[in-house]
Amino acid sequence: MTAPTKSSHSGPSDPAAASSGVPLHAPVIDWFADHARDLPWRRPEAGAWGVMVSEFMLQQTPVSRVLPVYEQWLARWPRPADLAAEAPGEAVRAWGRLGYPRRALRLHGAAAAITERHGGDVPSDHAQLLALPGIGEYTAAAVASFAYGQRHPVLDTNVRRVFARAVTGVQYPPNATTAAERKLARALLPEQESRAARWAAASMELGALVCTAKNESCRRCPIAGQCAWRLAGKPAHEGPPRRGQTYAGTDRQVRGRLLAVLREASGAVPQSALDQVWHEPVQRARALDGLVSDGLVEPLADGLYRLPLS
DNA sequence: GAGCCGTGGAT
DNA sequence: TATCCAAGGCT
Repeated sequence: MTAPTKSSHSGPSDPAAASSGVPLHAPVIDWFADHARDLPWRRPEAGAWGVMVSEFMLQQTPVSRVLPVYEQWLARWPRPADLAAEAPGEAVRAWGRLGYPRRALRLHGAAAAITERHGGDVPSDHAQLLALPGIGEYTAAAVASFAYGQRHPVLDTNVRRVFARAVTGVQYPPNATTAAERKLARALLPEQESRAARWAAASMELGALVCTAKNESCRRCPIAGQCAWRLAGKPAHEGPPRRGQTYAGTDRQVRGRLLAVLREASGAVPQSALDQVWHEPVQRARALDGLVSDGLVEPLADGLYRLPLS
């Protein structure tokens, strides 16, 4: 620590300074300097495209499962235009078992839009990022921050949990992001751009490695001493139960099985092959229809199906 | 805004 | 074994 700056930007009405006069970002950024994981999309050579690909893949999917697919993806499609030149079905196939395969379709669509509208370069403008398919509030801020060093509130599930505990004093954040959370995130953002970008990555990493959903490790937390939830005795979550998603027997499971068959086939697949994956014909047909309407499957003549060529 | 959309590891 | 949950987005 060489900067004894007094953070004169924290006024009395600043929620960031409401519970404690000490800003959170300094200890968290220092902690990050020592404990950040060496992830491929954090290396300089990843570039904005690497960052963007990783963000798509990491939407609801753990780092450990993303790593191998990310490497293959970047080796095969090192630039957006390389992916855009392929059939969307190839993106779906290369997505493998990461889950939520519509993300592969959207990433392909985003690569096409980047190639057409932005000369093949991932845009650095937040609004232009937000306009791309598959990029919402979180991902736009993440790409702008991680790839271009810009100052944006980056509110993912990790950061929301860290804020809920450290500042608000509750175990878990609400199910959906609220205006209050956005306001808080903006208030906590360091003024300096490079510092804000560092804070975004650091607060996210803290939630991923230390302030985890279960079995949090306050012993290793750089802000444990100022954590409102911990200081309150770590009260258990109140309110509606956090939505638990069932899976067995759902359309999602059927869709997954159907798409797995198509992914592993080299070309078109007959209806009869798809009929093997699920016994109940109504649900099976509904799932297949859903895949087709989502653009993940292309129906051909004679009851054949394949991954989309266009 | 609630519901939907995959998959597999950890507990 | 059943449940939880992992860097969300879209309708």
